[in-house]
Amino acid sequence: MPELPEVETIVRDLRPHLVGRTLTRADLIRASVLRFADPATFQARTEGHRVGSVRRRGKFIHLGLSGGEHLVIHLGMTGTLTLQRRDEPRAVHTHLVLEMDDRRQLRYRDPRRFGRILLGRPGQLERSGALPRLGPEPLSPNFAQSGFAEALRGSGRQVKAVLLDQAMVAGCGNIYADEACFLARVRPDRRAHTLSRAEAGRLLLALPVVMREAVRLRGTSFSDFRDGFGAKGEAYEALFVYGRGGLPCVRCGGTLQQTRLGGRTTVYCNRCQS
DNA sequence: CCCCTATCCTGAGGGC
DNA sequence: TGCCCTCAGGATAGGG
Repeated sequence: MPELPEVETIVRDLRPHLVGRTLTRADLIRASVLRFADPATFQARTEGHRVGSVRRRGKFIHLGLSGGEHLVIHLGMTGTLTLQRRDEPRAVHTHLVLEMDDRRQLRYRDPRRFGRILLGRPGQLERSGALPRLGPEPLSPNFAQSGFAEALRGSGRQVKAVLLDQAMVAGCGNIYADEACFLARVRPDRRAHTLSRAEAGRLLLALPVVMREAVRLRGTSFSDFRDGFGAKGEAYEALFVYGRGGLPCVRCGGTLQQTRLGGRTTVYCNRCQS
């Protein structure tokens, strides 16, 4: 499941290969992945346009096109966006192929189709609700001053629910929510308003730490995630808790607890996390 | 406001 | 070898 570090890895991979290139062909194989636009309009507004920027906001990938519109991609659970040669065989569940003027192709594949593609001007996409309101970016240098810790302490919800709320903090998903809670030594089922200033401060610091480390390792690939070139990331082996329910805690050696919180698998150490 | 559940969807893995 | 079941969970919608 691509979260912030995985999407960031893809964006960094693709950026040098895409910026400055012109899209010569847009082949929308499965039109249903496109939201708020029809295929003909999509083709007309992408073909012949130049890619000016490749950026990430939360878990969204923005390709800034000449003319001012953004091609916005959310990878959902199983989405991949990879650069491939034109002659490479096309994998099943490939929904969009963008061919560039160097004859290479950017291919969007998503077996479970939880992902989506949008096209429009950024302001208009936000106003229409096509793009949700997103909270501060954990990788931003201003994150510590974003007010996240105060907003966290003002919520009556469980800490994990707050971390997964994209309007509270952008880009956090199930894996890094658990990792941040472990690093901050906070139980994910704590009510956020019961957190001390110190605990909220530790979570504020933990989010960028776990995410920067995952970016350094090029993302977590326990199942579907692939980088911009189709390769796996190395972060799964470095995770503290996610996927390790029943195994020993790396800090105290106690058995990690696995439960369900808000419908999500949640792993924590009941000795280290209070 | 918040919680819970269902929905979308495919593939992997377990039990028999 | 095949069939059925469960599970994985990002986002969203609807009910309580």
